[in-house]
Amino acid sequence: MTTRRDITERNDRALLQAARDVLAEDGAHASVAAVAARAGVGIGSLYRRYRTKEELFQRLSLMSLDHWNEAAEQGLADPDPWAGLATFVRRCVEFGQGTLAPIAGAIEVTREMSDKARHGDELLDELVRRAREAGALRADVTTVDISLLIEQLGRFPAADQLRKQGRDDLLPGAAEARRRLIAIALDGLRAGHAPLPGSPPDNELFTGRWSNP
Amino acid sequence: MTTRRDITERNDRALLQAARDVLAEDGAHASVAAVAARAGVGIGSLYRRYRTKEELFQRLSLMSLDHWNEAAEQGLADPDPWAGLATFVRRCVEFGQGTLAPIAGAIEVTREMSDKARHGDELLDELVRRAREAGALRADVTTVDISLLIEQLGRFPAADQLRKQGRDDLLPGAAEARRRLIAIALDGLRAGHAPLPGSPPDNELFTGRWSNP
DNA sequence: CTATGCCGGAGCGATTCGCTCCGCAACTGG
DNA sequence: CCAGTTGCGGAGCGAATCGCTCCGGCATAG
Repeated sequence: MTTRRDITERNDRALLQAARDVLAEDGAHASVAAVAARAGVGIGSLYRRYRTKEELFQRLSLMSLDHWNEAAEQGLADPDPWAGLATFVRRCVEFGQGTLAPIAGAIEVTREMSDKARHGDELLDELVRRAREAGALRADVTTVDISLLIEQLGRFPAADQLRKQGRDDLLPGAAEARRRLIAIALDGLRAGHAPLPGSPPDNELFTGRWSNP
Repeated sequence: MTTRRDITERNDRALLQAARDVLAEDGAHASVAAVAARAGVGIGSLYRRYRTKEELFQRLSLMSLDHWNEAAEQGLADPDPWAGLATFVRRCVEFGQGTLAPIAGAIEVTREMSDKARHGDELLDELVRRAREAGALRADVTTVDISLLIEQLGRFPAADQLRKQGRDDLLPGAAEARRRLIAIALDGLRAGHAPLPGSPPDNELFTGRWSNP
Protein backbone atom coordinates (compact mmCIF):
# COMPACT_ATOMS: atom_id res chain seq x y z
CA MET A 1 0.00 0.00 0.00
CA THR A 2 1.19 3.44 -0.88
CA THR A 3 0.71 6.01 1.80
CA ARG A 4 0.69 9.72 1.19
CA ARG A 5 4.19 9.99 2.58
CA ASP A 6 5.40 7.54 -0.07
CA ILE A 7 3.92 9.66 -2.81
CA THR A 8 5.57 12.77 -1.46
CA GLU A 9 8.98 11.15 -1.38
CA ARG A 10 8.62 9.69 -4.84
CA ASN A 11 7.54 13.10 -6.12
CA ASP A 12 10.62 14.71 -4.63
CA ARG A 13 12.95 12.21 -6.25
CA ALA A 14 11.15 12.59 -9.56
CA LEU A 15 11.45 16.37 -9.31
CA LEU A 16 15.22 16.30 -8.78
CA GLN A 17 15.76 13.86 -11.59
CA ALA A 18 13.49 15.84 -13.89
CA ALA A 19 15.26 19.06 -12.98
CA ARG A 20 18.60 17.56 -13.96
CA ASP A 21 17.23 16.25 -17.25
CA VAL A 22 15.48 19.48 -18.16
CA LEU A 23 18.59 21.48 -17.34
CA ALA A 24 20.56 19.20 -19.61
CA GLU A 25 18.17 19.93 -22.46
CA ASP A 26 17.20 23.54 -21.99
CA GLY A 27 20.21 24.97 -20.21
CA ALA A 28 19.97 27.78 -17.71
CA HIS A 29 16.61 28.95 -19.13
CA ALA A 30 14.86 25.80 -17.97
CA SER A 31 11.39 26.56 -16.60
CA VAL A 32 9.79 25.16 -13.48
CA ALA A 33 6.74 24.17 -15.53
CA ALA A 34 8.95 21.95 -17.69
CA VAL A 35 10.49 20.36 -14.61
CA ALA A 36 7.10 19.64 -13.06
CA ALA A 37 5.70 18.27 -16.29
CA ARG A 38 8.65 15.96 -16.86
CA ALA A 39 8.39 14.72 -13.28
CA GLY A 40 4.71 13.99 -13.85
CA VAL A 41 3.87 16.26 -10.95
CA GLY A 42 1.72 19.34 -10.57
CA ILE A 43 3.32 22.74 -10.24
CA GLY A 44 1.66 23.10 -6.88
CA SER A 45 3.48 20.08 -5.51
CA LEU A 46 6.78 21.43 -6.72
CA TYR A 47 6.22 24.74 -4.94
CA ARG A 48 5.16 23.01 -1.73
CA ARG A 49 8.47 21.17 -1.61
CA TYR A 50 10.66 24.07 -2.83
CA ARG A 51 9.68 27.62 -2.04
CA THR A 52 11.34 29.06 -5.15
CA LYS A 53 12.95 27.93 -8.36
CA GLU A 54 16.31 28.88 -6.93
CA GLU A 55 15.80 26.62 -3.93
CA LEU A 56 15.21 23.67 -6.24
CA PHE A 57 18.36 24.38 -8.20
CA GLN A 58 20.39 24.88 -5.06
CA ARG A 59 19.24 21.51 -3.82
CA LEU A 60 20.21 20.00 -7.15
CA SER A 61 23.65 21.59 -6.97
CA LEU A 62 24.19 20.13 -3.54
CA MET A 63 23.23 16.71 -4.87
CA SER A 64 25.69 17.14 -7.69
CA LEU A 65 28.49 18.13 -5.32
CA ASP A 66 27.71 15.18 -3.09
CA HIS A 67 27.88 12.88 -6.07
CA TRP A 68 31.22 14.34 -7.13
CA ASN A 69 32.70 13.85 -3.70
CA GLU A 70 31.32 10.37 -3.28
CA ALA A 71 32.67 9.34 -6.68
CA ALA A 72 36.07 10.81 -5.79
CA GLU A 73 36.21 8.94 -2.50
CA GLN A 74 35.24 5.76 -4.28
CA GLY A 75 38.09 6.37 -6.71
CA LEU A 76 40.55 6.96 -3.90
CA ALA A 77 39.47 3.69 -2.31
CA ASP A 78 40.70 1.83 -5.38
CA PRO A 79 44.22 0.52 -4.78
CA ASP A 80 45.03 1.11 -8.48
CA PRO A 81 45.47 4.89 -8.85
CA TRP A 82 44.67 4.92 -12.55
CA ALA A 83 41.59 2.74 -12.21
CA GLY A 84 40.42 5.00 -9.40
CA LEU A 85 40.76 8.14 -11.48
CA ALA A 86 39.07 6.49 -14.45
CA THR A 87 36.16 5.36 -12.33
CA PHE A 88 35.76 8.87 -10.96
CA VAL A 89 35.72 10.44 -14.40
CA ARG A 90 33.30 7.85 -15.76
CA ARG A 91 30.87 8.27 -12.89
CA CYS A 92 30.89 12.06 -13.08
CA VAL A 93 30.33 12.14 -16.81
CA GLU A 94 27.54 9.60 -16.64
CA PHE A 95 25.90 11.54 -13.85
CA GLY A 96 25.78 14.50 -16.20
CA GLN A 97 27.84 16.69 -13.93
CA GLY A 98 28.59 19.13 -16.73
CA THR A 99 24.97 19.94 -17.43
CA LEU A 100 24.73 21.80 -14.14
CA ALA A 101 27.55 24.22 -14.91
CA PRO A 102 25.33 26.74 -16.73
CA ILE A 103 23.25 27.41 -13.63
CA ALA A 104 26.22 27.98 -11.36
CA GLY A 105 25.97 31.70 -12.05
CA ALA A 106 22.17 31.81 -11.77
CA ILE A 107 21.85 30.72 -8.15
CA GLU A 108 23.13 32.10 -4.90
CA VAL A 109 26.01 30.04 -3.59
CA THR A 110 25.52 28.92 -0.01
CA ARG A 111 28.29 28.31 2.45
CA GLU A 112 27.52 24.60 2.36
CA MET A 113 28.00 24.51 -1.39
CA SER A 114 31.34 26.27 -1.41
CA ASP A 115 32.58 24.05 1.40
CA LYS A 116 31.64 20.91 -0.47
CA ALA A 117 33.17 22.27 -3.66
CA ARG A 118 36.43 22.98 -1.86
CA HIS A 119 36.47 19.47 -0.45
CA GLY A 120 35.80 18.07 -3.91
CA ASP A 121 38.76 20.00 -5.27
CA GLU A 122 41.01 18.50 -2.63
CA LEU A 123 39.81 15.00 -3.47
CA LEU A 124 40.45 15.50 -7.17
CA ASP A 125 43.88 16.92 -6.37
CA GLU A 126 44.68 13.74 -4.50
CA LEU A 127 43.31 11.52 -7.27
CA VAL A 128 45.48 13.28 -9.83
CA ARG A 129 48.56 13.28 -7.60
CA ARG A 130 48.26 9.54 -6.99
CA ALA A 131 47.80 8.70 -10.67
CA ARG A 132 50.68 10.94 -11.68
CA GLU A 133 53.08 9.52 -9.10
CA ALA A 134 52.16 6.02 -10.21
CA GLY A 135 53.29 7.02 -13.69
CA ALA A 136 49.89 6.30 -15.19
CA LEU A 137 48.77 9.85 -15.86
CA ARG A 138 50.39 12.10 -18.40
CA ALA A 139 52.68 14.32 -16.36
CA ASP A 140 51.47 17.69 -17.60
CA VAL A 141 47.75 17.04 -17.16
CA THR A 142 46.23 19.30 -14.52
CA THR A 143 43.12 18.96 -12.43
CA VAL A 144 41.65 21.77 -14.49
CA ASP A 145 42.04 19.70 -17.64
CA ILE A 146 40.23 16.80 -16.04
CA SER A 147 37.37 18.81 -14.63
CA LEU A 148 36.89 20.50 -17.99
CA LEU A 149 36.81 17.13 -19.72
CA ILE A 150 34.17 15.96 -17.28
CA GLU A 151 32.20 19.12 -17.89
CA GLN A 152 32.30 18.90 -21.66
CA LEU A 153 31.63 15.18 -21.98
CA GLY A 154 29.00 15.44 -19.28
CA ARG A 155 26.99 17.74 -21.52
CA PHE A 156 26.28 14.90 -23.88
CA PRO A 157 22.77 15.56 -25.17
CA ALA A 158 19.92 13.58 -23.66
CA ALA A 159 17.69 11.41 -25.81
CA ASP A 160 15.05 14.09 -26.32
CA GLN A 161 17.68 16.58 -27.34
CA LEU A 162 19.14 14.12 -29.82
CA ARG A 163 15.71 13.60 -31.31
CA LYS A 164 15.24 17.34 -31.75
CA GLN A 165 18.57 17.47 -33.54
CA GLY A 166 17.44 14.76 -35.90
CA ARG A 167 20.24 12.42 -34.83
CA ASP A 168 17.91 9.48 -34.56
CA ASP A 169 20.82 7.25 -35.47
CA LEU A 170 22.21 7.77 -31.98
CA LEU A 171 19.02 7.22 -30.05
CA PRO A 172 19.43 3.50 -29.38
CA GLY A 173 23.02 3.86 -28.22
CA ALA A 174 23.35 7.34 -26.76
CA ALA A 175 24.71 6.06 -23.46
CA GLU A 176 27.08 3.75 -25.28
CA ALA A 177 28.31 6.52 -27.55
CA ARG A 178 29.09 8.63 -24.52
CA ARG A 179 30.98 5.76 -22.94
CA ARG A 180 33.11 5.53 -26.06
CA LEU A 181 33.97 9.22 -25.84
CA ILE A 182 34.98 8.80 -22.21
CA ALA A 183 37.24 5.89 -23.12
CA ILE A 184 38.89 7.93 -25.86
CA ALA A 185 39.49 10.85 -23.51
CA LEU A 186 40.87 8.61 -20.78
CA ASP A 187 43.32 7.02 -23.20
CA GLY A 188 44.41 10.51 -24.16
CA LEU A 189 45.12 11.22 -20.53
CA ARG A 190 47.42 8.24 -20.09
CA ALA A 191 51.16 8.66 -19.84
CA GLY A 192 53.35 8.27 -22.89
CA HIS A 193 52.02 10.99 -25.19
CA ALA A 194 53.74 14.10 -26.42
CA PRO A 195 53.47 17.16 -24.15
CA LEU A 196 50.30 19.17 -24.28
CA PRO A 197 50.35 22.53 -26.04
CA GLY A 198 50.67 25.64 -23.95
CA SER A 199 51.67 25.88 -20.34
CA PRO A 200 49.26 24.61 -17.71
CA PRO A 201 47.77 27.44 -15.68
CA ASP A 202 49.73 27.87 -12.47
CA ASN A 203 47.24 29.83 -10.41
CA GLU A 204 45.35 28.15 -7.61
CA LEU A 205 43.24 25.40 -9.03
CA PHE A 206 39.52 25.98 -9.03
CA THR A 207 39.80 29.25 -7.24
CA GLY A 208 36.48 30.98 -7.47
CA ARG A 209 34.84 28.05 -9.14
CA TRP A 210 31.62 28.58 -7.21
CA SER A 211 32.08 32.23 -6.52
CA ASN A 212 29.37 34.70 -7.29
CA PRO A 213 29.90 37.61 -9.64
CA MET B 1 36.31 56.54 -46.53
CA THR B 2 33.57 54.27 -45.41
CA THR B 3 30.60 54.15 -47.69
CA ARG B 4 27.17 52.93 -46.66
CA ARG B 5 27.76 49.68 -48.47
CA ASP B 6 30.81 49.08 -46.29
CA ILE B 7 28.73 49.59 -43.17
CA THR B 8 26.13 47.14 -44.41
CA GLU B 9 28.67 44.44 -45.09
CA ARG B 10 30.39 44.97 -41.77
CA ASN B 11 27.04 44.77 -40.02
CA ASP B 12 26.24 41.49 -41.74
CA ARG B 13 29.53 39.96 -40.70
CA ALA B 14 29.07 41.24 -37.15
CA LEU B 15 25.57 39.79 -37.06
CA LEU B 16 26.69 36.31 -38.07
CA GLN B 17 29.56 36.31 -35.61
CA ALA B 18 27.32 37.62 -32.86
CA ALA B 19 24.69 35.00 -33.66
CA ARG B 20 27.25 32.25 -33.28
CA ASP B 21 28.52 33.65 -29.97
CA VAL B 22 25.06 34.21 -28.53
CA LEU B 23 24.00 30.70 -29.54
CA ALA B 24 27.06 29.35 -27.79
CA GLU B 25 26.03 31.11 -24.59
CA ASP B 26 22.25 30.93 -24.57
CA GLY B 27 21.60 27.79 -26.58
CA ALA B 28 18.53 27.37 -28.71
CA HIS B 29 16.62 30.04 -26.75
CA ALA B 30 18.89 32.80 -28.01
CA SER B 31 16.93 35.95 -28.85
CA VAL B 32 17.36 38.20 -31.85
CA ALA B 33 17.64 41.19 -29.52
CA ALA B 34 20.69 39.62 -27.91
CA VAL B 35 22.23 38.95 -31.30
CA ALA B 36 21.67 42.52 -32.46
CA ALA B 37 22.98 43.99 -29.22
CA ARG B 38 26.12 41.88 -29.30
CA ALA B 39 26.73 42.84 -32.90
CA GLY B 40 26.39 46.50 -31.96
CA VAL B 41 23.58 46.83 -34.48
CA GLY B 42 19.96 47.91 -34.28
CA ILE B 43 17.20 45.36 -34.45
CA GLY B 44 15.91 47.12 -37.52
CA SER B 45 19.13 46.47 -39.40
CA LEU B 46 19.00 42.82 -38.49
CA TYR B 47 15.49 42.47 -39.86
CA ARG B 48 16.33 44.31 -43.06
CA ARG B 49 19.05 41.77 -43.78
CA TYR B 50 17.16 38.68 -42.59
CA ARG B 51 13.39 38.55 -42.86
CA THR B 52 12.98 36.24 -39.86
CA LYS B 53 14.99 34.79 -37.01
CA GLU B 54 14.91 31.45 -38.75
CA GLU B 55 16.45 32.92 -41.88
CA LEU B 56 19.38 34.21 -39.82
CA PHE B 57 19.96 30.82 -38.22
CA GLN B 58 19.65 29.04 -41.53
CA ARG B 59 22.32 31.31 -42.96
CA LEU B 60 24.51 30.58 -39.95
CA SER B 61 24.04 26.84 -40.40
CA LEU B 62 25.08 27.13 -44.01
CA MET B 63 28.20 29.00 -42.91
CA SER B 64 28.94 26.28 -40.42
CA LEU B 65 28.53 23.54 -43.01
CA ASP B 66 30.77 25.43 -45.42
CA HIS B 67 33.41 25.72 -42.72
CA TRP B 68 33.18 22.01 -41.97
CA ASN B 69 33.62 21.09 -45.62
CA GLU B 70 36.41 23.54 -46.18
CA ALA B 71 38.27 22.27 -43.12
CA ALA B 72 37.79 18.69 -44.28
CA GLU B 73 39.16 19.46 -47.73
CA GLN B 74 42.10 21.22 -46.17
CA GLY B 75 42.71 18.09 -44.09
CA LEU B 76 42.52 15.86 -47.13
CA ALA B 77 45.06 18.07 -48.89
CA ASP B 78 47.62 17.22 -46.22
CA PRO B 79 49.84 14.35 -47.39
CA ASP B 80 50.03 13.06 -43.80
CA PRO B 81 46.65 11.41 -43.10
CA TRP B 82 46.88 11.79 -39.35
CA ALA B 83 47.96 15.43 -39.49
CA GLY B 84 45.09 16.09 -41.88
CA LEU B 85 42.52 14.57 -39.57
CA ALA B 86 43.97 16.41 -36.57
CA THR B 87 43.85 19.73 -38.39
CA PHE B 88 40.25 19.12 -39.34
CA VAL B 89 39.22 18.33 -35.78
CA ARG B 90 41.09 21.30 -34.37
CA ARG B 91 39.57 23.72 -36.86
CA CYS B 92 36.05 22.49 -36.30
CA VAL B 93 36.29 22.63 -32.53
CA GLU B 94 37.83 26.08 -32.56
CA PHE B 95 35.11 27.28 -34.91
CA GLY B 96 32.62 26.22 -32.28
CA GLN B 97 30.85 23.80 -34.58
CA GLY B 98 29.16 22.06 -31.67
CA THR B 99 27.40 25.17 -30.44
CA LEU B 100 25.12 25.10 -33.47
CA ALA B 101 23.80 21.59 -32.84
CA PRO B 102 21.02 22.72 -30.50
CA ILE B 103 19.31 24.76 -33.22
CA ALA B 104 19.38 21.98 -35.78
CA GLY B 105 15.90 20.98 -34.71
CA ALA B 106 14.60 24.52 -34.45
CA ILE B 107 15.02 25.52 -38.10
CA GLU B 108 13.67 24.17 -41.31
CA VAL B 109 16.31 22.23 -43.19
CA THR B 110 16.71 23.38 -46.77
CA ARG B 111 17.78 21.19 -49.61
CA GLU B 112 21.05 23.11 -49.81
CA MET B 113 21.82 22.34 -46.18
CA SER B 114 21.21 18.61 -46.41
CA ASP B 115 23.26 18.43 -49.60
CA LYS B 116 26.20 20.14 -47.95
CA ALA B 117 25.83 17.97 -44.86
CA ARG B 118 25.90 14.85 -46.99
CA HIS B 119 29.02 16.05 -48.75
CA GLY B 120 30.61 16.80 -45.37
CA ASP B 121 29.89 13.27 -44.24
CA GLU B 122 31.63 11.88 -47.31
CA LEU B 123 34.67 14.05 -46.68
CA LEU B 124 34.90 12.92 -43.06
CA ASP B 125 34.49 9.32 -44.17
CA GLU B 126 37.48 9.77 -46.44
CA LEU B 127 39.54 11.50 -43.73
CA VAL B 128 38.89 8.64 -41.33
CA ARG B 129 39.52 5.97 -43.95
CA ARG B 130 42.88 7.49 -44.86
CA ALA B 131 44.01 7.80 -41.25
CA ARG B 132 42.91 4.28 -40.44
CA GLU B 133 44.63 2.74 -43.44
CA ALA B 134 47.81 4.60 -42.53
CA GLY B 135 47.67 2.89 -39.15
CA ALA B 136 47.53 6.19 -37.32
CA LEU B 137 43.93 6.05 -36.16
CA ARG B 138 42.63 3.56 -33.65
CA ALA B 139 40.97 0.88 -35.75
CA ASP B 140 37.60 0.85 -34.02
CA VAL B 141 37.02 4.60 -34.03
CA THR B 142 34.08 5.58 -36.20
CA THR B 143 33.18 8.81 -37.90
CA VAL B 144 30.37 9.10 -35.41
CA ASP B 145 32.83 9.09 -32.54
CA ILE B 146 34.82 11.87 -34.15
CA SER B 147 31.86 14.08 -34.98
CA LEU B 148 30.56 13.66 -31.42
CA LEU B 149 33.96 14.64 -30.03
CA ILE B 150 33.94 17.74 -32.21
CA GLU B 151 30.42 18.54 -31.04
CA GLN B 152 31.17 18.15 -27.34
CA LEU B 153 34.52 19.93 -27.31
CA GLY B 154 33.11 22.61 -29.59
CA ARG B 155 30.61 23.52 -26.88
CA PHE B 156 33.39 24.88 -24.75
CA PRO B 157 31.89 27.86 -22.95
CA ALA B 158 32.70 31.33 -24.23
CA ALA B 159 34.34 33.90 -22.02
CA ASP B 160 31.08 35.49 -20.88
CA GLN B 161 29.66 32.12 -20.01
CA LEU B 162 32.76 31.28 -17.98
CA ARG B 163 32.40 34.52 -16.10
CA LYS B 164 28.79 33.73 -15.26
CA GLN B 165 29.90 30.37 -13.92
CA GLY B 166 32.44 32.07 -11.70
CA ARG B 167 35.34 30.28 -13.37
CA ASP B 168 37.39 33.44 -13.56
CA ASP B 169 40.48 31.28 -13.28
CA LEU B 170 39.97 30.20 -16.88
CA LEU B 171 39.26 33.59 -18.37
CA PRO B 172 42.80 34.43 -19.45
CA GLY B 173 43.38 31.06 -21.09
CA ALA B 174 40.01 29.78 -22.23
CA ALA B 175 41.20 29.24 -25.79
CA GLU B 176 44.34 27.54 -24.54
CA ALA B 177 42.40 25.29 -22.19
CA ARG B 178 40.23 24.17 -25.08
CA ARG B 179 43.31 23.46 -27.18
CA ARG B 180 44.62 21.22 -24.41
CA LEU B 181 41.37 19.24 -24.39
CA ILE B 182 41.60 18.78 -28.15
CA ALA B 183 45.15 17.49 -27.83
CA ILE B 184 44.09 15.01 -25.16
CA ALA B 185 41.21 13.75 -27.25
CA LEU B 186 43.37 13.43 -30.36
CA ASP B 187 45.92 11.38 -28.45
CA GLY B 188 43.09 9.16 -27.32
CA LEU B 189 42.15 8.62 -30.95
CA ARG B 190 45.61 7.44 -31.96
CA ALA B 191 46.31 3.81 -32.68
CA GLY B 192 47.73 1.56 -29.98
CA HIS B 193 45.09 1.75 -27.29
CA ALA B 194 42.86 -1.01 -26.01
CA PRO B 195 39.59 -1.51 -27.90
CA LEU B 196 36.74 0.85 -27.16
CA PRO B 197 33.83 -0.45 -25.09
CA GLY B 198 30.73 -1.59 -26.90
CA SER B 199 30.38 -2.32 -30.57
CA PRO B 200 30.58 0.57 -32.99
CA PRO B 201 27.19 1.30 -34.55
CA ASP B 202 26.94 -0.39 -37.90
CA ASN B 203 24.07 1.53 -39.41
CA GLU B 204 24.66 4.12 -42.08
CA LEU B 205 26.74 6.90 -40.67
CA PHE B 206 24.93 10.15 -40.06
CA THR B 207 21.70 8.95 -41.50
CA GLY B 208 19.05 11.49 -40.75
CA ARG B 209 21.52 13.83 -39.13
CA TRP B 210 19.79 16.86 -40.59
CA SER B 211 16.39 15.33 -40.97
CA ASN B 212 13.36 17.10 -39.63
CA PRO B 213 11.10 15.51 -37.01
C1' DC C 1 -18.19 8.80 8.30
C1' DT C 2 -16.13 13.07 9.07
C1' DA C 3 -12.14 15.66 8.94
C1' DT C 4 -7.63 16.51 7.34
C1' DG C 5 -4.10 17.86 4.27
C1' DC C 6 -1.75 16.94 0.05
C1' DC C 7 -2.71 16.78 -4.77
C1' DG C 8 -2.96 18.99 -9.54
C1' DG C 9 -3.60 22.94 -12.38
C1' DA C 10 -6.15 27.30 -13.69
C1' DG C 11 -4.79 31.82 -13.67
C1' DC C 12 -2.28 36.10 -11.89
C1' DG C 13 0.90 40.10 -13.02
C1' DA C 14 5.35 40.72 -14.92
C1' DT C 15 8.57 39.87 -18.22
C1' DT C 16 10.35 38.65 -22.66
C1' DC C 17 9.54 37.17 -27.19
C1' DG C 18 9.67 37.98 -32.53
C1' DC C 19 8.69 41.54 -35.32
C1' DT C 20 6.89 46.22 -37.34
C1' DC C 21 7.23 50.86 -38.16
C1' DC C 22 9.02 55.31 -38.25
C1' DG C 23 11.98 59.47 -37.27
C1' DC C 24 16.61 60.66 -38.19
C1' DA C 25 21.04 61.09 -40.17
C1' DA C 26 24.18 60.18 -43.95
C1' DC C 27 25.22 59.93 -48.60
C1' DT C 28 24.08 61.01 -53.71
C1' DG C 29 22.93 63.36 -58.12
C1' DG C 30 22.19 67.73 -59.97
C1' DC D 1 24.09 73.98 -51.75
C1' DC D 2 19.89 71.56 -51.89
C1' DA D 3 16.20 68.15 -52.24
C1' DG D 4 15.87 63.05 -52.63
C1' DT D 5 16.99 58.61 -51.38
C1' DT D 6 18.44 54.94 -48.51
C1' DG D 7 19.97 52.39 -44.79
C1' DC D 8 20.23 53.23 -39.71
C1' DG D 9 18.70 52.52 -34.67
C1' DG D 10 15.18 51.68 -31.40
C1' DA D 11 10.42 52.54 -29.35
C1' DG D 12 6.59 49.80 -29.05
C1' DC D 13 3.08 46.19 -30.68
C1' DG D 14 0.44 41.73 -29.55
C1' DA D 15 1.49 37.21 -28.23
C1' DA D 16 3.76 33.95 -25.63
C1' DT D 17 6.01 32.50 -21.52
C1' DC D 18 7.83 33.34 -17.11
C1' DG D 19 7.77 32.39 -11.72
C1' DC D 20 4.47 31.89 -8.53
C1' DT D 21 -0.29 31.85 -5.86
C1' DC D 22 -4.42 29.93 -4.64
C1' DC D 23 -8.09 26.84 -4.39
C1' DG D 24 -11.45 22.93 -5.52
C1' DG D 25 -11.29 17.98 -5.30
C1' DC D 26 -10.18 13.68 -3.45
C1' DA D 27 -7.61 10.01 -1.17
C1' DT D 28 -6.28 8.81 3.32
C1' DA D 29 -6.13 8.81 8.58
C1' DG D 30 -8.62 8.42 12.74
